[in-house]
Amino acid sequence: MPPDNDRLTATFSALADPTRRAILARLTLGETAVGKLAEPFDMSLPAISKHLKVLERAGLIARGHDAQRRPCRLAAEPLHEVSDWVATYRRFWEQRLDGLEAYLRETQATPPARTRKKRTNARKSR
Amino acid sequence: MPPDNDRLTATFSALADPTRRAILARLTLGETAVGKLAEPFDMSLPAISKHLKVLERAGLIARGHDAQRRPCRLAAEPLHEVSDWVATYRRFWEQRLDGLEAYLRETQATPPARTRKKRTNARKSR
DNA sequence: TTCATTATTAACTTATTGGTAAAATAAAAG
DNA sequence: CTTTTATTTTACCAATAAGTTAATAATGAA
Repeated sequence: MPPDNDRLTATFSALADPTRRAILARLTLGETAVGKLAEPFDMSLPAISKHLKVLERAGLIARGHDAQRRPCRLAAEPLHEVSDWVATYRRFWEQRLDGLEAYLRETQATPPARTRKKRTNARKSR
Repeated sequence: MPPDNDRLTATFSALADPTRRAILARLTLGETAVGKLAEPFDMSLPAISKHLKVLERAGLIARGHDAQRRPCRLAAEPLHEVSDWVATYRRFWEQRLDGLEAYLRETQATPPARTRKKRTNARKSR
């Protein structure tokens, strides 16, 4: 059972938003309070608070307590899982398309239709 | 300009679904027609068709033509970008929590409150 | 031409997401 | 106690996502 499907889903979902990725990037500079995290964004505090909740539920951040502040810090373990998952595809992007297969792929992303027939119906415009 | 924000967003969104990840996994075995791809899933053809469109728009698959079949194949380049993105966080999960900082983190996920004050209000249960 | 196969599009439903403004809560400070 | 600061919760809305069934399209075969 690799990483756990639901965990991966939660992680990818959390990462599928530029605001949340920017928050993670910011947290690489160190623990940061919500207000500070919010500053760079043209967005209300509650919106940021929601994003933080998503990140927290994905295990990508953890939060502390400091008076009325709730400092966030990066929790990178789920990214480790992403790294492992994506690594299983490495050979598919490293594979420097070479040989006949590469030739075929490059010259005919769509093969020129083996035995292409007449095409009786004109295609409707879309 | 790292990878491109929108591209990363599209990629992570596409990956944030277990059906789509399973489709990608299947495609590591080779080019496959839509019907074949659909078989393992308890889901209608149109649903799979939609998933494929999401993957295609994210650049994670490419499609050919073979008679009435539309064979799909893996296109891993966006995963390369994911790999690069996630690699920038590697030190945060490799950082084998050691020394005082690690001690603090492990024994007190929440620091015992520097100058913790009385705590006048009992916290409501949730 | 007609039929069978393969896949997509259309129309619709329901759930989730991302945002808002306003109210509530928590803790510190006056 | 009252006020200020920091953050979350609630209630709401619009847009998107994921699924369905029914209809349409494209191709090959009879």
